[in-house]
Amino acid sequence: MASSSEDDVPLVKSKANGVKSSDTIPKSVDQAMDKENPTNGHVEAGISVRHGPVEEMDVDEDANGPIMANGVTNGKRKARSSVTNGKSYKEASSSEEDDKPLSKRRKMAAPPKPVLDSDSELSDEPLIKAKAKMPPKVTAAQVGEDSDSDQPITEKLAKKKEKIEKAAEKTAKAIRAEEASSAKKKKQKRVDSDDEDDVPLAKKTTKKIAKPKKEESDDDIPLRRKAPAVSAKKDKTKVKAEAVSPAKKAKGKVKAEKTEDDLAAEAEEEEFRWWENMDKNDNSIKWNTLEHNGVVFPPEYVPLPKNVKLVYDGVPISLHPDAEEIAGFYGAMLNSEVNVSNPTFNENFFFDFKAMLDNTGHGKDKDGNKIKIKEFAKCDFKPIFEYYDAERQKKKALPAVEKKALKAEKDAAEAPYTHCMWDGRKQKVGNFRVEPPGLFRGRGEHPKTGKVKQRVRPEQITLNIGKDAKVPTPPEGHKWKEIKHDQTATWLATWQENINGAFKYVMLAASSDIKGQSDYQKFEKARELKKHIDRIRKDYNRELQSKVMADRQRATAVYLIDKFALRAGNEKGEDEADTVGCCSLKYEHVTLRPPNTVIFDFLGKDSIRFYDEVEVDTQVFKNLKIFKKEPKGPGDEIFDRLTTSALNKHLSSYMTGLTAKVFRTYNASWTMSNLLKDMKSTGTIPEKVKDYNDANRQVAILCNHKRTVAAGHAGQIEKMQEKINGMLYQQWRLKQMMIDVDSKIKKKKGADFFELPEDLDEEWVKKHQEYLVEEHRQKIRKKFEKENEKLVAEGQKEMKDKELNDRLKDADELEKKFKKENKSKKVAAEGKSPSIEKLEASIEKIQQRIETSKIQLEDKDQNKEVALGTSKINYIDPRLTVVFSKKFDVPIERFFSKTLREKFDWAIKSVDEDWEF
DNA sequence: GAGTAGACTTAGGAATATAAAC
DNA sequence: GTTTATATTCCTAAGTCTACTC
Repeated sequence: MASSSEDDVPLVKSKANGVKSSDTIPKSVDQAMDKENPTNGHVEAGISVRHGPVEEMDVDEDANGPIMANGVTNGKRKARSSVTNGKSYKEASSSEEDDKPLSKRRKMAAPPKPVLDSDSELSDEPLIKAKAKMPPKVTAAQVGEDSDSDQPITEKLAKKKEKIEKAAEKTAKAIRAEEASSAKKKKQKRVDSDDEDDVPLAKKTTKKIAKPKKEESDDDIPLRRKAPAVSAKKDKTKVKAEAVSPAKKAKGKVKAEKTEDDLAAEAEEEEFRWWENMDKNDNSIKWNTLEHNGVVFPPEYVPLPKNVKLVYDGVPISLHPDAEEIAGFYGAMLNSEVNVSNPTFNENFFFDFKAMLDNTGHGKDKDGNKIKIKEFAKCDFKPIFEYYDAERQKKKALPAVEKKALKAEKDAAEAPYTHCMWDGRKQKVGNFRVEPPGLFRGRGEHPKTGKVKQRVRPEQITLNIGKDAKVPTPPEGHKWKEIKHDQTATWLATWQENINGAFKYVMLAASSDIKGQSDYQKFEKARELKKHIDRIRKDYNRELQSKVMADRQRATAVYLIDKFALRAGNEKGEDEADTVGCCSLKYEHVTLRPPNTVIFDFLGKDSIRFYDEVEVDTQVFKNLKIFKKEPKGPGDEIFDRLTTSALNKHLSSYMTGLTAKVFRTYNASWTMSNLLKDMKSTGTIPEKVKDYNDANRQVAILCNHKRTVAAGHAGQIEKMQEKINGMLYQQWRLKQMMIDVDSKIKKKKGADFFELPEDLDEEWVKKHQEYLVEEHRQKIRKKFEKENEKLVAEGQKEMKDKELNDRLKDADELEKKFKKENKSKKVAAEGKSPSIEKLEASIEKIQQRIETSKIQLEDKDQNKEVALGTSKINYIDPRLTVVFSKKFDVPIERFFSKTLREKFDWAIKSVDEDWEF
């Protein structure tokens, strides 16, 4: 990265080709910042937006691709693997310069700006030296770093890999052999759930680290001590044998008269409880035997009926089926405002559509005359939309029986693909369907949104399957791209999509053992962080004052990640939406308001806005000021001397596997843990659920999990409020009736008790009464009609209108009653032999309903733009929820849906109410 | 050391199923 | 029974991070 020589040619490109900070921070700068008022990049005078160096960048325009709106080129930004179908997309072909080393790419004409005072004693210290001060690393990632060898790392790793693979295969064979010979014995042993039997085969034969059964006690052993990463890596032969022939465990216990489903469910029930014997380190071999049936392809394109056509310039056009299919993609989503009103979406779609038209000879009118489609604006997709919409409606309107039959048919066709056999255990596959072709719906301002996502053919799909398993037959006339037997991978199939070159994978469902294990490890890692967090915080607090710029930036970034749960913020490519995380924050995303308030305003993952005004440590405030210091301006990165790799490398020196992401899990779970711990949830189940959701919401807010407010939300809230008001009125009337029963009650209870509730006034009452009367009338009418229908159906005479009018008198009576009440300010007691006790009981009943409704309303409103699901599914240790459920006696079903209960089966079965995060 | 391919997790919104209200 | 609201599941884009390559 940085070197002292770079300082000689200042303002060389940093990781995002922006302005780069100097290596070190002299005292004078620190002191100056102490005196100065902190700068606000957006508004404060004196900070000009464009400085010399930034202007210099204009030079880059031809050489390094387009200059972004903020004046910064993105020449070096990361892009996903390139795709070789450059035909349709108008990508400015990435510059040849990209291949050149940074130093050669461009030279800044401007002389080095004296950003800092003449360098302090540290100024010339090469970064690499500064880095040497970092704590030693012991992660698996650094396996090849034995400095004592001259052998290239890659070579070493390749050899190691070869060795490991051989050993793994040998072990796998041994296991298979042993499995076969000892299957019977094992079955018997399983029944007795012998501890020893749960020990993975491989572990029995290799040197095993003694491990207590419960993971809680296990926690006390630091991961590193348990099995150093290096040896863990070397020891790939210690196959994950928890997974070895576990299905056998389920057998031998079944009771007689059970249905097949029961048996299957029970077999599933008796799964091996992998979480009781989890090797937290060994991630190398994921399976020994793997059988599956491949993937389900989407149906081939069915051309539109002859009468449904794209209309171009007022003329219905016949298209080649390939072009028509693309027109159909667009036509079918005309109701998707977000997309079809996005110019980029339309532009990209039309570019690809036209390319296909060029290939297929455009269209023909009814007389067979060729029509060239040139302008998007002249295309009318409405007939196509209407056709597809009608199809949708038709499908929706199908009788329930037919719907069911169709579903059953589909389920039957897909049945072979829904599960696989993973080390002999039946496991659910997640996304066994190949993604259908369509238009790419990139989020936010994705430059490729709207492009055509092509149909995936078997020739593009690589399968991963056991060596001994039967390879699924590809669709007729096709073949698979490749068959792999990669035991270190968990995917069953993979292909590369044509838009971004992203790899797509078919993997197991969240409820599978392998995903469960991974989830478990994730939360255990977060719990492990508890033991290191104090030291980490102490260190970064100290390093906030480091003279070495890189270190100070790193410390500041860790502070932000730890405190505000920011994402790491990898570099992004120019072909992606411009979103950021911590390390990629830019000048304009952070505003400083003295004395120590920081305003974050940026688009994060999925282009979701992150806006927060927070108070920070004064040193952090000062640092951010320094990192934003001239000549930096909009477009420049704040942490220009920091990359996520460097950050994670540093973090991993504290704890194996510690990365920025772990902080989010840790902080989310830790927050939830504390909230639940302090909670004295009493009352009804809905109240307890609300308490839980409140805590969940706080975590979701911490993680900035948002959703768009549903259309009609305001109306729904209003409706709920009206309902509550109605109940309040009803309650008030009952109170008035108490006075009617016992006039002394007013004195006894105090006048306040009988006041009209605050939210209601006379005007509202009148309107509500009108509503009630009208409602009553409607009810009478409906009942009358229904009864008449019944009479007709029974062959009897209909009742006459007179009967209806007689019945409607009841509503008139109600109207009169209300009027009288309004006039006399008195409410006569209703019902048979009314008493104070009876009325009080009714009031109390309504009170409870009011409370419940109020809770629901509050819950709904507070949740309107917060998505609770993401944190519940990914960040909050599910065991915390289980503890809450047990401690407060709320069924777990109230928190976890069926799929979540399957996903978190390990959590539900592994803790009691004393468990702590 | 930088760049990136590849594998995996995280994420919001659409589609669908279910429950509640009418 | 039908409509509407809510919950759940599905879908796949968009992140993170490791390991490999140059």
